[in-house]
Amino acid sequence: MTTAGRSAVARRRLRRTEEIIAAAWALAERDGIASLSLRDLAAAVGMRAPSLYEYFDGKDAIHDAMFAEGWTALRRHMEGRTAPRKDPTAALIAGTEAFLDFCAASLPRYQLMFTRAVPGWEPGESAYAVSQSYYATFVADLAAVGVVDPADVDLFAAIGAGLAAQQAANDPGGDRYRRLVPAAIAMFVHHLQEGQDQ
Amino acid sequence: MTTAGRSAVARRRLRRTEEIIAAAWALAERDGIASLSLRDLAAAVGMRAPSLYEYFDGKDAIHDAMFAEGWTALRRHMEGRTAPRKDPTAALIAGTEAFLDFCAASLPRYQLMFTRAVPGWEPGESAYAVSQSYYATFVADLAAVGVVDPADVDLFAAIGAGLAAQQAANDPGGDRYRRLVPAAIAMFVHHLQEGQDQ
DNA sequence: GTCTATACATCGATAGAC
DNA sequence: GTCTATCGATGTATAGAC
Repeated sequence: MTTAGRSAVARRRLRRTEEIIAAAWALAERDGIASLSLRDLAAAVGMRAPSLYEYFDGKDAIHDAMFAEGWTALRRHMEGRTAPRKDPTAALIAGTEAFLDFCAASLPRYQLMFTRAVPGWEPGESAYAVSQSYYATFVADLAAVGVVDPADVDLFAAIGAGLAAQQAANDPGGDRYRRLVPAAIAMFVHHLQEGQDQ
Repeated sequence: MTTAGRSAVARRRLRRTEEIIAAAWALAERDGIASLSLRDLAAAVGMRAPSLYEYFDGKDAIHDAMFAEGWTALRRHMEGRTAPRKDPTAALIAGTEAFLDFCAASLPRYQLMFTRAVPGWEPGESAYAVSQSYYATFVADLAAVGVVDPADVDLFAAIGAGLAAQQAANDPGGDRYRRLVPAAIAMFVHHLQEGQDQ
């Protein structure tokens, strides 16, 4: 670092950077995550396209920042909603419904985080690390309610991913799949108990 | 129709059209479904880009044709694999494994059919009708093994979609989620039986 | 440090010659 | 039916003013 993190210049730069990402989300909501244009994005914050390169190395870096911000937002959204309750079933239902709500809250954010909707882009190493950090939390939360078998973790993740994908694809804005969560979790918990019997 | 369906001109035109779609799949396998270029596609069949407009109204129409062909291929792939067997569980396992194999056989085809990986494109009316026609078959096959509650149909579809999505995203080419199919189906069938008891 | 101006390659699509 | 020429838009990158 050539400048102190709290200098006026650095603060202004950080504020500009956050402003650019916020404008990028707004444009993604309007035009779709894959239609993000650097010219439009620059115009939205009162600049011309090349000036964005002062803040980001290019479009990929902007997608990386949005991706990392999405996973940070998911962690914040899930905090306090996955704590063990009276029974594991209640905790898993609450967590899964919270996850589906997060996915439904922003289609472009869901597409950026969970699908490969941006052609030619994959999250960079540091952005990917943010998602992996959340996955470690996810695994720990499951272990706290007794889900420790890796196969069960994968199955649970697949159920959540499937409900989110179907909700986004077949009933955006509705609750056709979200309302299946209690039955799906009851089904999953029963499967866990069957395994314990053996 | 200004020409008879079996005229030499019409046959040649149909052959060319099929040749273009086949080349489009080959390019999609190589470059990704979202990176399909009309110039490259035209070159692959010995033409220049504008000539493609003699056979398709544009890039969207080419994606429509690929989408419809994908659903037709899925129907053909599933035929004979979803017939009722000794027990519903065996039929559902066979059908789900066949579905996952179909999805894994071609990543660009999976992305075109089930995700929104092509920016700015949605299947047109007639292409969408092909997918809806398959969905009717899917519902009928489930009814044949005793799955008639729409909520159960949606839950089963979500399980299959989730396994396919996780397999494509986290373990392409492997079987990390495909090998969960027997446990997932046993879990689902047990859920069906629980419902009958009530 | 920050920005404007500009050049470059590639994309989907269209007009019009033949 | 196929082509050349071309358009407008895009992402990337560099030069240079201030």
